[in-house]
Amino acid sequence: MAKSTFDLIYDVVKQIPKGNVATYGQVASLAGNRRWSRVVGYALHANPDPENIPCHRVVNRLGEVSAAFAFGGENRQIALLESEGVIVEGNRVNLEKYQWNCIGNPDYENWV
DNA sequence: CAGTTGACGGCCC
DNA sequence: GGGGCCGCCAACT
Repeated sequence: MAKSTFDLIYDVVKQIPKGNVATYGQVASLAGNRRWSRVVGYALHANPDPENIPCHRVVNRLGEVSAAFAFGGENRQIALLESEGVIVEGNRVNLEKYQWNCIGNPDYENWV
């Protein structure tokens, strides 16, 4: 089917473990190119499978949730994150503690 | 049909 | 060290 860039991004996002979050740059990097950050944002915007694509687990580089979220309300995303064990401060999460253990972490080997 | 923007990030100067 | 420009894909106008 369609080996589109979106497909790669979705694959990465779907791999985000519960209780953890990933950044656009991280997903873009894992998808193949770090400059796809924009594509990542749009890919989540399309979100053809919200059930398998937890876009709420994807935050920007600052760890803040997108203000333009439209899945029933921005609070909806925060509620989902907290429900998974991620503490959200205002509209921001502790990237140092909840960012996906991928880059800068030896545990990454356990993921690849 | 064509052009531009869009949930952003990284790299360059 | 700081600021600015560029990069990709798809959808919307």
